[in-house]
Amino acid sequence: MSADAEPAPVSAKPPVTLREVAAAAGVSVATASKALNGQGRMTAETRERIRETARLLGFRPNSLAQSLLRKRSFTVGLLTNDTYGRFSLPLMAGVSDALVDKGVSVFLCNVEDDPRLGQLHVEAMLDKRVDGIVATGKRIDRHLPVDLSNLRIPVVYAFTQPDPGAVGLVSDDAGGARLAVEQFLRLGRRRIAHVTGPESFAVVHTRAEAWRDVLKENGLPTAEPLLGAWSEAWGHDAVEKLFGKAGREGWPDAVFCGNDQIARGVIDALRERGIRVPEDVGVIGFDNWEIVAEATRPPLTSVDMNLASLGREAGLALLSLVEGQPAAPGIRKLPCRLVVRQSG
Amino acid sequence: MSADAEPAPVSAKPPVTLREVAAAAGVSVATASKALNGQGRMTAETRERIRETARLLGFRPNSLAQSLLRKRSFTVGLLTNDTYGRFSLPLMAGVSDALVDKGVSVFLCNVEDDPRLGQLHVEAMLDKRVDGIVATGKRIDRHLPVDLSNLRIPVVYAFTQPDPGAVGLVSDDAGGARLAVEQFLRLGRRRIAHVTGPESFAVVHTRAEAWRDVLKENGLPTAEPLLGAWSEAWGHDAVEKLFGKAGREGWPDAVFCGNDQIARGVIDALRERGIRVPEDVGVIGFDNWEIVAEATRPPLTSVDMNLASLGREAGLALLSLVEGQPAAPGIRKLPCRLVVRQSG
DNA sequence: CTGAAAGCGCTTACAG
DNA sequence: CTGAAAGCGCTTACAG
Repeated sequence: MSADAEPAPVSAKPPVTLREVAAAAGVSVATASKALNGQGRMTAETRERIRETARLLGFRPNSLAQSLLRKRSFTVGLLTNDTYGRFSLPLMAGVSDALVDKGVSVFLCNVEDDPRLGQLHVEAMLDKRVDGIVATGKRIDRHLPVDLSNLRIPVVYAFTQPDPGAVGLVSDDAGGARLAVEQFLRLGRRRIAHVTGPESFAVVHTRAEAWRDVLKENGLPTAEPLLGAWSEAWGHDAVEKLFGKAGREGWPDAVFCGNDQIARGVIDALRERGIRVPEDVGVIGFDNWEIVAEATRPPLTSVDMNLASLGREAGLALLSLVEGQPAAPGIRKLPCRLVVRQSG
Repeated sequence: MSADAEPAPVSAKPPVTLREVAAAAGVSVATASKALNGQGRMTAETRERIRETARLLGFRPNSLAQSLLRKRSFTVGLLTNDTYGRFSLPLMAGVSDALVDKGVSVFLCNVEDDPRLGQLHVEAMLDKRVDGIVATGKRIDRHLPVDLSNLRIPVVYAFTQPDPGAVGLVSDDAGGARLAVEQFLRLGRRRIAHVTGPESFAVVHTRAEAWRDVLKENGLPTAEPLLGAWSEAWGHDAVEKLFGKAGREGWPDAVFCGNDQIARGVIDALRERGIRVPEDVGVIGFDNWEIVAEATRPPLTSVDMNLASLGREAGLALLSLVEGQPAAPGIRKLPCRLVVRQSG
């Protein structure tokens, strides 16, 4: 054991450098570098001795210096405008989880809907020489308030509107809607209504179309979807519309809802009318927002967009772009899954 | 305009270096550096010419190179184990927002409750030479699954259990509870019950104690708080206990709930019993989880822990530690605020 | 098998 | 007023 060896990294001391390791092992920095990186040729003993010395000294290479040489920082930027929403959380966790094992760290960039913030963050990322950027949002039909189309680094879009020619990942909303409607059919439901969000959302149309397609394919009568707000209150109002006037025979026997909040409102309103879920009417939501789905009485069956997987895929897609693998541009749709609880 | 000047940063081209700026401006790199940093002495024209050249070339200094010299990376790590929860979101946004304007970027580190992940992320942060770390969690009486007590960089704890001798920021839960109870008193309520979470949470005791203190201070009768789960279902059960047996005179005229989900359950259960909120009974929640509070019928009055401010303060506290300002160790409590809606 | 040299992109004393 | 030199901590041809 060399006299230079420190017991353990002590607070406030600067980190151990390669130079110190080399000195302690009695070799040059070049040799030390090669020993630790498994490069070059040297006796097994030399290599082992250097490694042991490094271990003893608690040496960890300065990533900043490595990045400067390697032209890669092993960092990526994660842009989002959904810092108070619930969609970005699993998405961000997915991105981070996919990358941490590859030694890649993720910068969190909250851009809200503010172009100034967007600009600020993008410049910070570029200055810090991130290897790439994942752009994330709270809806797939809106752009972030930044232009990422002419950066010199790869960009992957996840759950937000991609630039033309870019790589984008979104959930397969049509597929998710099919899962819900087909579950109803399997349960013998035949008059399946659809209560969903505002017209201005692309997913409202995608899901409604899939709902109608499945009904048609099965020779069932279709109707207009009921559009409104993404809220419990709209769920209540929709029940009034659907179950208010007609005789019992005219009622739907199932309601496919555009999100879990609407579904929650629908279920509460049905209960207040003495209509039983799922005995009289089945209800399925969208988003699988667990804390809501599980508190609903009865617990809510819901379509899950697999956002954590989406994030993970986005992270991996970015990584392969960074590593120079060509990726087919365009939007890739990832499957949803149905989480069956008790409401439908 | 020099012949070397490029129109705009084009994709795939490597970034412009200081060397290129210097060449284009006909000076040495040293002079160029000083011109851009406002250092050294030179004619105003020289400085201006260099700056103009840099602007034209779209020069942005390589932050990695700067960090290597300055011994500061202008990055910090943000550890959290609450990636699927709702507490960390405003907290993280607050940290990020406070720092982006100072040129400091934030690494997102999702450690779940997994020591391996914790270790992995802390090592990545250290390797990347972050200037400091903010540790964040989902409850203030639990440690993250990592030991941050002997790092050579400053650490600030926000909404998670700090190490002894460290700087920690938490919400003032006792103060928050007082706000709720005092609001009830102001409204003339006198029999104020408390329905809250499980015994294992420190905040359950803190809030219950404050609730009881305010009652005592006002000469009102106190009782035992009702402990249960942090769920709507427990809210329902608690209403059964409070309003089930006794005659109307024995009923509380107000219920202070430990979180918004419990409050939601309480309000729903009261409605189902035909007890009016707020006419017959006032209800106040905790957390001000807007999407729940606003959907409750009537909309829920709730205590807000100001988590975004907490995050902001944590970011700023870390920054001053990084800059060498001494900070008093110990736990700093930040005030809550009451958001009055209609339930109490 | 090992080391001296050059260099990543920048900054900062120090000369002139 | 401006530039040459040294250096941050590392890696990678290139000699020997």
